[in-house]
Amino acid sequence: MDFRARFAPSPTGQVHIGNIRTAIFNWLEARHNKGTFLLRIEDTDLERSTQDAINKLMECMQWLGMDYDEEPMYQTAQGEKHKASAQKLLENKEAYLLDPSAEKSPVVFKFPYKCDDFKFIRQCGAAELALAPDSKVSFNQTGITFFTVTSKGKVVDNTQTLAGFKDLEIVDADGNTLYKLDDAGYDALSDDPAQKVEIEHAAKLKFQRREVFYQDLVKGELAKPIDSMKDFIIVRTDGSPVFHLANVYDDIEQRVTHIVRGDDHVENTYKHLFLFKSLGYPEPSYAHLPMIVNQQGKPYSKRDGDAFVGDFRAKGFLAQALFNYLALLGWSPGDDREKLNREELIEAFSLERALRSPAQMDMKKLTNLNGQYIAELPHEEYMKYVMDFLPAEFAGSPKLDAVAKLMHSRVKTFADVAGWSYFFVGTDALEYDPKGVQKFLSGDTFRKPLEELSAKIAASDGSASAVEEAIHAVEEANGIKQGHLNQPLRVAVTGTTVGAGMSETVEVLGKEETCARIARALSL
RNA sequence: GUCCCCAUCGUCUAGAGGCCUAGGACACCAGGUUUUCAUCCUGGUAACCGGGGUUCGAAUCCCCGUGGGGACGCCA
Repeated sequence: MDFRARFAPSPTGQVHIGNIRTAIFNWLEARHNKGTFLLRIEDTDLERSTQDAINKLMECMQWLGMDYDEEPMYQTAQGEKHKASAQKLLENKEAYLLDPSAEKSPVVFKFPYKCDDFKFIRQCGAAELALAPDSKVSFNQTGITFFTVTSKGKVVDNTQTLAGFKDLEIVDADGNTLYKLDDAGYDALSDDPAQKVEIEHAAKLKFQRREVFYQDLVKGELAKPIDSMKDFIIVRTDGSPVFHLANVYDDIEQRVTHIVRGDDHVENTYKHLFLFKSLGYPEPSYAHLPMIVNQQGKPYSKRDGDAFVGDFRAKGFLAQALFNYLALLGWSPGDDREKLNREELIEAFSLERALRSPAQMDMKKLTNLNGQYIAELPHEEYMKYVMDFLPAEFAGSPKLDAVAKLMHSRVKTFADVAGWSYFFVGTDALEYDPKGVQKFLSGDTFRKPLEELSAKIAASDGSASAVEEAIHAVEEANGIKQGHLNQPLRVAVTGTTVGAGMSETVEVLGKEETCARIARALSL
């Protein structure tokens, strides 16, 4: 079967982790099924959609290697078609005007009262609804309004679609039938919201309950009774199409067969199923992904300042690492593999294995995975990233290549590269970690050994092995425990307490520079 | 308020009634390798939300409770 999936973001802000995870699952599912992956920009919210957001979105897609197969569709370009389809629904009496007397009125989609033969509708048997005592019920084709009492005794009004109340019977407190509705009676009802049938002194609603149901690819069977649903607006007063109409219409036009989207859309699905039917197309398969929550356990929202995809790039994460990590949020291949490349992910992916519960983002695990990916980067490629993150003034340094090699195994994110500057700055510009100085250079304990060491290094060829030998010799001559001269030397030479192998560090730095730094450190 | 969904170590997860003394990964702790740090290796701490059922047997199936989340727009 032809498999077509789509990612349909609204460009109203930066793409965050939750959005892009949805895109990844769509992409993976499409590629796994050798199907088609489409992009649609849902920019109908003119107030908030921006070109900048669209650009950023495209950048993210490209960065993460998610290619799409056809020209992206821009929803605003579809406006006329959306309006035409709404007009057709109006003509077919499948929609009505909210305010027919006004010059301009929103168009409302009317859930069909006669829907028993729909694939996604099933009967739930007789149902009853207790009303507020002696209250009024008003209805016509545009809906039914009635009053109920909450558990706290408060009277509230409810307006629902009439389609939810098949074979409606209104009875009074004594059980007498006040009104009975059948199919013919329904046809006689007005679809002008101002002309409603009103029944007084009602006590109870009796009806046949029906529900919408469908098989969600990740959540299993989902259902909702129609009597809890309301007709909904599909065209605004200003004539612009609303999300529901635009979304469904475009899915039809793009011939989408599988809709994979966020959890927050499950309720919309019950509406969209009817829209597909009314527009004359078979319903697609649906899969609803649970949310991704932040460190506080709250779902990422558009207002969330953190977790923008572009920020991860700027923080030195590799696209393949983020892609891998995100694919594993709410999905697993079923075996113990965690580090999977693109091909392996495509091969192993299936929506059936997607989890139903929300997942929390763990930066530490992402960082670790990123480090693994960096570790196996070939040197040339690794250097490209290094250059992107290295302060510009050090870019031309002859030491750069040696420094980068030396530090490769310890880079977790390329942001770490900024911490290499002690290799490049001049002796006088070196900054010292006060704690390290306090611990290793205060007092005279290491003064003499460091002076001796400096002399030995100056006299040597400056190679790592020579430096190592020198350190050894000085330690022995001064009764210092083996290895204990390393940290004082490190602080003196690098200003920090952590770094790469000491003798290699000196070799890369050069013996003249090393000696100059020791001299300066001892004069502090 | 109404409706809906979810629930295994701190976190991501494995688990389709007996392979579970609940496995893996991150993080954490300890030890080893490394003259330091990192890498790497070894080991360890740590979970089935609670209560009832069903069953010879439940993390797994059912019910109730609790907790968390979502949806109820002329936003998408």
